[in-house]
Amino acid sequence: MTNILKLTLACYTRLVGTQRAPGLAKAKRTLKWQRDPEGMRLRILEAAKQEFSAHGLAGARVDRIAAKAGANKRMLYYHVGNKDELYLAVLEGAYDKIRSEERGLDLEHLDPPEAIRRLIEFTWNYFLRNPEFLSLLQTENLARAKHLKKSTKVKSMHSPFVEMIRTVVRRGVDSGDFQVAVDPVQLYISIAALSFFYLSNSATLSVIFGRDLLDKKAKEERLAHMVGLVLAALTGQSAALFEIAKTPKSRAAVVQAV
Amino acid sequence: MTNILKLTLACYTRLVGTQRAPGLAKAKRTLKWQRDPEGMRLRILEAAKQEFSAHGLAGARVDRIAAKAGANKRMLYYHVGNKDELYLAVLEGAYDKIRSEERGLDLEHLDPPEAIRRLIEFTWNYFLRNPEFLSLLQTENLARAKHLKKSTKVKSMHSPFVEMIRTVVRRGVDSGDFQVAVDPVQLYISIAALSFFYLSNSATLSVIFGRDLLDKKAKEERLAHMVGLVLAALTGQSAALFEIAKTPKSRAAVVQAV
DNA sequence: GGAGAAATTAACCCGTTGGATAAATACTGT
DNA sequence: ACAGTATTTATCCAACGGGTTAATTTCTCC
Repeated sequence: MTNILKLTLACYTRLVGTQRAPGLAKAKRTLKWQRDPEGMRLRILEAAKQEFSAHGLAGARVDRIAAKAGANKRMLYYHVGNKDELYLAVLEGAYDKIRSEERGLDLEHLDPPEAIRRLIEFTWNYFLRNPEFLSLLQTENLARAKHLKKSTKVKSMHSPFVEMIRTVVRRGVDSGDFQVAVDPVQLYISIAALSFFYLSNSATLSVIFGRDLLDKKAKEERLAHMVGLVLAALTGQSAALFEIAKTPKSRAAVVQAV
Repeated sequence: MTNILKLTLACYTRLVGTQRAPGLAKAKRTLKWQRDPEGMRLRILEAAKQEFSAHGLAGARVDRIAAKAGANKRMLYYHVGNKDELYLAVLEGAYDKIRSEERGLDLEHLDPPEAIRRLIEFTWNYFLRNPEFLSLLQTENLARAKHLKKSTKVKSMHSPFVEMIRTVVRRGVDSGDFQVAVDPVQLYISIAALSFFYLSNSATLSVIFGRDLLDKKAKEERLAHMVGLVLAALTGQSAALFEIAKTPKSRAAVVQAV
């Protein structure tokens, strides 16, 4: 079929040095390939991430991963393992990455409402920048977390956000900024939910609503809405808080005449 | 492999009348099978719904669908079509069902806060009662709504909720119950998001948090949290509204000391 | 009661796919 | 320079899986 053709075209072409040690008088013969175990492993995992997020676990094709990685299929098994192990490695990498970025977020020195805003913005932007993460989570949940349960590594990678939220909420209640001491786990899930669902389901929602939920304006409106909703709930200053949406444009969209 | 065995075991056994027209003097020979085109079609679609929601599009197996339906594989193609057409039929059926139930929800005669609460409770309970719907949406979104885009049927099935919300919000602002005239599409998406994400991602979240998010208590807390969050945002009565959570138990959980 | 259509069964086809085996090539230390 | 090991390529294959073909059985209408 045309499959072989596609694979060849999509194939990452590894450039191999044509001459080795060009300084030598006797020109060495052309190398057919080079060793690069670390690079190979990284390229395999990156290709696998793309493949699994684009097609899910069952839909992913081992041959395509190999082709995208510019490798021979045998290399996947040599460097990582079989399809399932490859998938789990990708999943663990994805969690590792987000946890690491989460830890970089410093909310301590911000006043509570601003801290919550930052939290929402980070979540939103991270999901926007890493759509494969959303897909991988969806895939894993369709599998009822069968693979994740086997990963002691992921189980030990706790998100720092729950504790961050707990602290911020406590501070907010103390300072009088917040009216209610919400459960940090619930709030964490809700903040994730507002962004996650919008983005992960944007394809079907766009069809249903007959408009593109991912264009610039729509995304601005969404972010403003989410920030307004959560902060209004916490502070009780609904009208005022929906107003502080960053841009006049998005503010107008959120606080529109109904 | 053991596959054949599994299929046989899982197979829906269609009971066939052993005797036809038992009143006749001459006992007719035993029927090997009976005709039942409508029933067959329904059983096929039901089996397909289970299979697609359990395994996704690529992971679904045509043979398993046939076995579950108590049918021959050939029947799928005879009554519905190939795998893709089968999948689309299931998807359309799922949308048809939720739209129909949505239309049954009457919010006109309720005061605005109560109407919003009902809306959230309906969404939450519908997702709880129809987990396959969540899975199907996830699957379709992983496919970037490729199939849904081809369905004129679904495109024309608008949810009545957006207009319901628009009316309710308008009434709420007029009556002074609500402080802010939120975009009904955004609110619709947010309400769906809060339930959808929690349930569709409960598997991975349960692993991450190390506890079962689907047990009775957790579900009560979640519902109370969602209602509190949305109503607090709309009314600005944060503390008061988080308090009106139905049960004392769940209320205590939501408005807990941090 | 029987002919023709509708519904169902049974068996087969063939490209795909995950995985395995074996051979070749590139490095590394001595 | 060369032996030994690590890395990569080149083939192969048995099972699977969607889809098809052809034969069988039931039902309906005259």
